[in-house]
This record gives sequence, structure tokens and C-alpha cells, in this order.
Amino acid sequence: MSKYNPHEIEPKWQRFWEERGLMKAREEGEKYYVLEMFPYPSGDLHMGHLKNYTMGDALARFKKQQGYSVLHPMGWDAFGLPAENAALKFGKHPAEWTFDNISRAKESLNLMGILYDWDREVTTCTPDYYRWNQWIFIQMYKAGLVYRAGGLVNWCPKCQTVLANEQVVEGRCWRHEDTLVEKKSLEQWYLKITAYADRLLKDLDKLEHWPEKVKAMQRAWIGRSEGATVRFALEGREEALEVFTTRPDTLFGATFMVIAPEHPLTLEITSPEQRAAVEEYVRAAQLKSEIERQTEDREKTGVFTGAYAINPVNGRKVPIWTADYVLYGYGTGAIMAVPAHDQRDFEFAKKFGLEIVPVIKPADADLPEPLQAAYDGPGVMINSGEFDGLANEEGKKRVTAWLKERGLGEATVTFRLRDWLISRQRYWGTPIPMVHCEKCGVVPVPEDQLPVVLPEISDVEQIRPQGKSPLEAHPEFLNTTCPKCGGPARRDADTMDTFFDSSWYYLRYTDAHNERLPFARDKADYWMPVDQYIGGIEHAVLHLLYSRFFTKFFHDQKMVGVDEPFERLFTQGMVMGWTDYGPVEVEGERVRLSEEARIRLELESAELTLDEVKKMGAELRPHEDGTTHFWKPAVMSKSLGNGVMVGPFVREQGADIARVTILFAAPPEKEMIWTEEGVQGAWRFLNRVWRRVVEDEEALKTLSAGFDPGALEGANKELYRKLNQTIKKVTGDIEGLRFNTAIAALMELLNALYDFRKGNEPNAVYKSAVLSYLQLLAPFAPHIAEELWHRFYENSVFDARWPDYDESALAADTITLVVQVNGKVRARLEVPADISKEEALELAKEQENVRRYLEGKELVKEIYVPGKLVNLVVRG
RNA sequence: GCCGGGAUGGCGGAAUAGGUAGACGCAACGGACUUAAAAUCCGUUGGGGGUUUCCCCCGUGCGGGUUCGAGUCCCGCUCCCGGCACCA
Repeated sequence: MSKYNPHEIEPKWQRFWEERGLMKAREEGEKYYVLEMFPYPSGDLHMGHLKNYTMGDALARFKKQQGYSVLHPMGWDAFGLPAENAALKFGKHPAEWTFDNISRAKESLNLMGILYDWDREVTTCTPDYYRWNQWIFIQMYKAGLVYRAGGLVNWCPKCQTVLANEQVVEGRCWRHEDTLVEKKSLEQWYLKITAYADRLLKDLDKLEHWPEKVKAMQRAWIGRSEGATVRFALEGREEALEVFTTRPDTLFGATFMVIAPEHPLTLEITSPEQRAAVEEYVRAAQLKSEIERQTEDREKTGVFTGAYAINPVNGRKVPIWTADYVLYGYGTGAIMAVPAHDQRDFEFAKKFGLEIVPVIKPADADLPEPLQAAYDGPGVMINSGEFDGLANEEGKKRVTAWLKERGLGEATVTFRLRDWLISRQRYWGTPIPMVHCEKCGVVPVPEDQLPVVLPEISDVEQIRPQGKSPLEAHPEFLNTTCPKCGGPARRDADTMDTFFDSSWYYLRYTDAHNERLPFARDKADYWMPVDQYIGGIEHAVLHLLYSRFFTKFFHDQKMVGVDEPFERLFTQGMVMGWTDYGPVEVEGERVRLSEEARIRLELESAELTLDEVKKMGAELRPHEDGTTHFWKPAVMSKSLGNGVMVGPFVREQGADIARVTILFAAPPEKEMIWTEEGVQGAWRFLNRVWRRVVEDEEALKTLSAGFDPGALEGANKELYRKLNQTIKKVTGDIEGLRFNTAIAALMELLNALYDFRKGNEPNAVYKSAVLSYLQLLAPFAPHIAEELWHRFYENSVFDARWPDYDESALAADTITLVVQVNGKVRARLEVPADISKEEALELAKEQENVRRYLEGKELVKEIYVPGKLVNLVVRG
């Protein structure tokens, strides 16, 4: 009998699928669009890279088997910093490095048997893709969604470029965790994503099949607040100071105001006596990074400006302070401070001895005197003139209306979301298709002149970032003529944020070779929305928010019918690998790590107890050289060197084994730890499949698979039932991406096939079960399934229609009836499935062990759950 | 602090309309086969106890509750993971 040998069969079937164009999208019938977030091309892949592609491939194959018109495309998010950095490091042009990585990554994907429609491959760094970035940019410009503005921007000193707000994480660059983002004043291009803030927020409710976590993160990021704008007249000046507040009901308690140091009015309103102090404070604030502002133990700082404003409701003269706890970027950059009802204002007032006037008190209690902390709960208004006695929620509306009537303010909605800064001072990106003309100002490049091609710079040194765009140094690129007046002009030298590229690539797949448009509406409408999108949680706000924005823009432009791109979103867990953190000293219960390991593990102390080691999921393992090493699972990565590389693994063990290992080890949304034992389990499973089929191959070939399901009995009937239960289970599990339980069900059915063969010869029922089995296995382990399928058929297993289950075969003839007394199980008995309630109860009461519990007690209630259990409730 | 998600054997995890807790796999142990090992096959494996073909008690982070019956529902906690965080 032949042995299961993945190396023999895997390349063979990969070629077969390739030749048959198995995953070519055909655009006929009911569609299904499966998409994994396209990767940054990073060369040889490890198992961590492959988890979502394996999931997507299993789903795509399954949908194909179900007869859907499937789109499963792949592409490369190929512009960006890593290519530049690698280029500089190895002295290669970014393009060369990128295309080399693409071909190596493709090889890894092919080795795993992951099928795509490569005819629709998209590579964002090619002119035939990025010209549409430029085209879209211009359409947005025409729609008034692109603007150029000066002001403070985030600057990463490592990247030597500006960043979008979304790319600043805890005050640091998203690519450089150790690098604090600086502020610079620059004129840059922005996309007006805030114009869509309300829709981006509201439509989250439509995304039923998105993880709650992602929606919560987007809601928080968009940050909608309802409140009021209030104008405070400035003493001795014409203009007013505008503030935003969510608590107009506390307006009578506004005893001072705070204006952000960066606010243009700050220095303007400052009195001569306070000028020196304020200027000093403003300068100090500018030098502080965001992170410093946040980590200063929250101790409030600030300076009196010497200016006063008039509280519009009570005419009170209130001092204006400047303090960095007020952010220039939010609301109006100034606040009315109500220390009695806002903890931050309270702390500030306490520190600087400012007045605290309570204006809300709890309905059924009094506020403590003096206040120990701000009271921010509900209550009724006090010290508020005509509004006294109103519930504060009602007060919000009434005070706002009062302000509105007098032209002093109005209801306002404020968002935390900022417009998207998309200029980048880097080489490897899409040139911004704008021309600066001295006479005409900023002029978009006419559509028929697109693409503005990124010049090939052969000297790698010239692409090195220097704080301004490398393209500035290329006159042949820079100098052009104005499309409007024909006079001399300069091109914009910045490139686009690469998140622009990834905001619409899923639409390009629907019509990848269109030379007139980024995509034709009929193609996009056929395929969109993406039915299942799979990717990492790290894009919860960035890519997934930008893509939603783009889709809504395209929708408004009548370019596509949908206004949300991704019907179902799945965020997969990461793949971890056991990682060696080097030698440790062990003394009894104590373990001492090296300083290097302590830092890598982000531990406070290098000293651990054995108990702590266990708690953190780590292990001590003997090393070859006789020392003991500290091992712990960590996310697979190149830098940790713990990645199991696809090429070597597939060549030594096999693609199907890798696929089953990944899909079975844990629920797909959770992190999985890749282990040798897990691989062993997958190998044993597939081997058992192989042997079960091959051992019976000759016998099965001579049998027909036809039989009358209604006439089955005994073991045949049981096997048929198990098969149908498994079809139902596996079908449902794949739909829900529960691959781990689908494979568990397949293992159970395999065990049932083995059990059947212990007492029975192969027959028609068995043959039908084996063939269906191969179909059910095919999404997960396609090569072995295809190989074994071909022992019986000429055609691909993926051309055979996914099996339906026979509803009438699911129920067993006999069931295990559980008998409980007062909810505790006292007996189990085999009974016919269609047993009547009366019979079941009677039978239950006859049981020896049940009678013991009924003896001398009063039977007060009898519960019968058909097909499941009897519960007898007794008293006494 | 706020928001989201969790907590089930030695381990990964099942139980997806409140109804047999621990499917499936891993690891471990015992046995068969073998000169031996690997592979394979059979069996045992939540804890405790007993009169040991069987029976009892305990058991899904903790404390209450609803129910004939709770891993599942409700209330109150603890801890863990993730996100946000001076956002007015």
C-alpha cells in the first residue's frame, strides 16, 4: 500500500489547479468575494504571515465547492518606508527589492496551495495602479474634499516625514514605538474625512458582522460629542472667545476660562503685565511633546493671561487662563471652566485658588461643603437664576435655547476625528498630482496627463529622507509647465500616505485591467461588497476607517452602489512560536534571567519564581550545552527568529499538514501557538485519512455508491447518520469561520469510519461516506483530498458539488434519555427516539436508582424534554 | 478612569435558541506488535470517596439570585487581555 507522501502529491495538484484556472473569477451566478488584507511584500513568509491566507483559501475553496462565483484575489501594498529603508541598507532600488520580495512571497503562497485569481493581481507601486490614486485624488479635489493647509503637524524624526493622527500611537510613531512624535508647522495636503464623520459613525450600526471591538475603536476614534458653542465677550475687545461644552447646564458655574497655549488669541489677549509669564509658558508648551504633556502626573499647570471675559448668562467677569490641559486641536481650543462639575477644572481651581460655584446638586441630597471633588452626576440646577430647579438634562436644552435666542451660542456637535494629512516627505509613494504655479496657484494635473510618474532614481543615496521630499532634488521631475497658463511651474514634491493606496484596492480587483477608470461601476456592483474580509486588528482604525471613507465617497460619486465595503470582518489571532530567551540561572525556586532577556520580555525584574515562570506561560528547557534556557511563546517575527518558514516546512513536512496545524490549533480569532506536537497531530490525522481510503481503495472502486437511505439499519444507518451530522456541522462551521471545530468534526467522522470497518466490509453506504468525506476535507487539506478523490474520479474535487445533508437522517432512532431527580442525573437509559411522554416518565420511575430518590417523597412535578431528559421534582 | 472582550481538566479548547460539562486534539500513563526503536493499534486520564459490572459527593474565576434544571440568564465583585485616555 502506498504511503502518504505530501511531496509527491502536492506539487502535482498545484500544477493541476493552476492549469485548470480553478480560482479564476468567472462573473456568473451568485457571487462570493473573499478577501484577506493585502500584505506589504516582505519576502520569504513564515507561518504567522500565512494564517489569514490559509483561512481565506479554505473559505474560497468551500464557496467554490458550493457553486458560487468566487473572487479571491491577491495583491501587494508595495509602496512605503520598509522598501526604502531596505533599499538604503542593501543599496538596491526600492522597486528591485519590492519585486524580489513579491516573487518570493508568491512562492510561499503557492507552496501552501493557496489559490488566487492572479490575473487580477494588484501592485500599488506600478503606474497602472497609482495613476488611479492620482485620479481619485483629483476627483476628491473637485468634490472639495482635498485641501492644503498650514499648521502644526505630527512629525516622526525617524521616518523624516509627517504622519496622520491615526499614525500616532500614545504620542509615538506607529512604526517606531521608541520614537516620540514632534510637532512641526508645515503646509500640507489634507483629505476632508471629517465631512463623513457622522456617516462613518452612524453606519457602524449597519455592520452587524463586524467585531464589537473594532466598531468600539472606530466609535471612540470618531468621538462624537453633543453640546453647545458658547460665545463669551472679551472685556475691552471686539471679538468673542468661543468655547465648546457638553454641559451648557453648568454655564452659571463657569468661574474662569482656559485657552490652549497654541491658540492664536492667547498672546493677543494677554495683558502687558502678564506678557512675560504667558510667553514663557507658551514657549515651554511648544517644546513639550504630547507624551510629556500626558505623563506629567496630571499635575495642572497654567498662567493667568490678565484678560477677562463676560459670562453671557450672568454677566460675571471671569479671568482667562492659559493651560496645556486644554488641547488646541479639539473643540474651539478654549473652554469655559466649571470647577464644581468638572474634575480637571476642579483641580486647576484648587491649585490656583480660583472660585468654585456649585450649580447642580443631586436631586435628593446636598453637595458636601466644601466640595472634595467635582460633582459630575445628574441633578437639579441651583445658583442659576431663572433656571433654578430644572433637571440638568432639561437645563442643557433650555440654556442652549436661551443662548440661541440671543445670538450667544447654539447647539453643536463636535468630533474628535481630524482631517487626514496625506502628504509624505518620502520617495517611495504616489506623487501628488498637483502643480504649483506662481500665477495660477495650485492647479491639479489634468486627467489625460496622468499618471505623474515617479522618477526612477538610480542613485540610492538620493532617496534618503532628509526632512523634505527627495523629489525636491530632481529638477527634471519638479519643473513643469502650468496646465492652466502654460507658464513655468513646479510639481508638488511630496508623495501620498500609502494608506491612500490601500483604501480602494479591493475595488480595483473587481476590474483590475480597466484603463479608463479605476473600476467600472457594473463590475464593482457585481462583486461588492466584500463578503468576508480577513485581517489583523492593527488596522481597526487606520485602514478600515479610511476604506469606509473612500467607499462612501465613491458611492456619492455614483461610482459604486454600496456605501460600506466590507460585509463581514474577521480579525484573526496571531501565530506565536516558542522562543528561546537564552540561559537562566536556577536556584531552588528562583530563576534569574539575563538582562537582555529581561528587556526583551519587558519584565520589571530579572528575578522570577518557578511559579511566576509557569504563570506567564513560559518554560525552562535544557539546552544542548548543559545550561537551562528560558522559553516563552512570542508572536512569530523575523527579528525574534522564531518564525517557522514556509519553504523549508512545506518541503520537509507538507502544505496540508501546515494548513491543518494552523486551522485546528485554536479558534481563529484567538492567538495560536505553533508547536511540534500540533504538527504531529495534523500529520497523524491526515495519515489516518490516507490509510482509511487507500486500504479500501480497490474494494471501493468496484462498489456503487447508490443505496436507499430509508432502508438502512444498524451500523449502516449509524454511519449514514454520522455522515449527515458531519456535513451539517462542517458546512455551518466554515460559514462561521470556525475551522477548529469543523476539523474536530471531521476527526470524529474519521473515527466513525474506522469503527465501521472494524465489523463491516466496505459497502455502498461506506463508499458514499468516504467520497463525501474527501469533499468535506478539501477546503482544509486540498492536496490530499484531491489526490484521493482522483482515485475514483477524473474531475477535481472542487468541481464536485458540496454535499447536502439529509435532514431526515440526522435524528437517531434511539436516544439516551437522562433521568434527573430534582435536577440531578440519576439514570440514563436507551429509549426509542419517538418515545411518548407517558412512556418516558413511566420508564424513568421504574429505574432502580431513581426509585431510591422517590421513596417516601411527594412527586410534585414531572418535566419531559422530548429526546433529551426527564426531570422528576420531589418534596419532603 | 472609561469602553470592548474574556476566565471551563496538565495544555489548546468543545458545549452557537437554559437541558448528560469536558467533544476533538495534545501531553501523560498502562498494554499489544517488534530483537529494539519509531510508526501503528487497544485502553485509562476533572478532583475526592465508597459496599468498585455500579454508586455517592464536589466541580466551568468569586458571592448572591431566577429556574424543575445555570458554563449558558440577572445582580454584585475579582482577576486577565485589548483599546482609549486632561477630548471640555
